[in-house]
Amino acid sequence: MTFTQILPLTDISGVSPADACSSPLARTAIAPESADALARSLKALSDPARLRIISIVSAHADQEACVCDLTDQLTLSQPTISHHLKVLVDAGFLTRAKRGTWSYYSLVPGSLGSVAGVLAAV
Amino acid sequence: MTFTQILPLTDISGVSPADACSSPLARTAIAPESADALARSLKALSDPARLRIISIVSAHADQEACVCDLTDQLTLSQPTISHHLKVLVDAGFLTRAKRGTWSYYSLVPGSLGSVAGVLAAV
DNA sequence: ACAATACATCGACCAATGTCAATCTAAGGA
DNA sequence: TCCTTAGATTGACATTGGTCGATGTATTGT
Repeated sequence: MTFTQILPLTDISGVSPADACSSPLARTAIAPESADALARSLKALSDPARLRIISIVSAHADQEACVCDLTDQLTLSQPTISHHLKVLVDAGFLTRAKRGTWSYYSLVPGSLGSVAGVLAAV
Repeated sequence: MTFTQILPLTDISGVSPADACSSPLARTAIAPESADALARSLKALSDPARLRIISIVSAHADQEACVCDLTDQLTLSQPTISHHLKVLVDAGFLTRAKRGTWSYYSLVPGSLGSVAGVLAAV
């Protein structure tokens, strides 16, 4: 078997060989597209006002809050709060339900936990 | 007992009364300072390049990677990668160790999981 | 001592983001 | 019908953030 080659210990199938300074791999890294998607989700969450909005919503027994709950507790203008709500809806963390004059925002079940899970696995 | 008052069901001790449109609370929301701190951590993570850096580092068997591992895999200039590394070190997700000519970056154990845990509890 | 290499820092630039005042829209109440 | 209220949208503005070229700083090899 003169063609048999002993691979360096740092080689893992499908992973390109590393530089001299590099150490062995235990697994492959996250795919660029996955990193993009996760970054988009995290970006939607990485604002103090938006985190407080999510927290206020999920603090309600029915996981639903109206905008007045938010304007009461956040020291931000109404348009700014409305902007943050839009960001969270677009990112898939909240849903909007209009009933009469009021808008109610609900937490999308599992959306936060999903991001937390993916993050912990990065 | 003419002084006894029946509190509305929406009242929870220490929580200010809600508007007419509001629903009952199950707990209190996150404190503003905690939201600030969590937002800072998440902001450090909410970039595709930085997520990939963390992933590449933790993909190594010893949870350590040199900068050349990163410049190989990320299509970004060396100063840009250096910038992202600084952000992650400042945020407490990575530590730097210089050995000879090379800089090695390691994952701070538990830092990612901690953020994920706090996030899931928001 | 000198050249080369690895990486950090600096300065500049453009894009993205958070904020608010002003305005618009729709739903209720008089 | 008209006024009021709740909340979304628009436009402008200042700030932050990602990127790179140029430069600085150690460290290694000759």
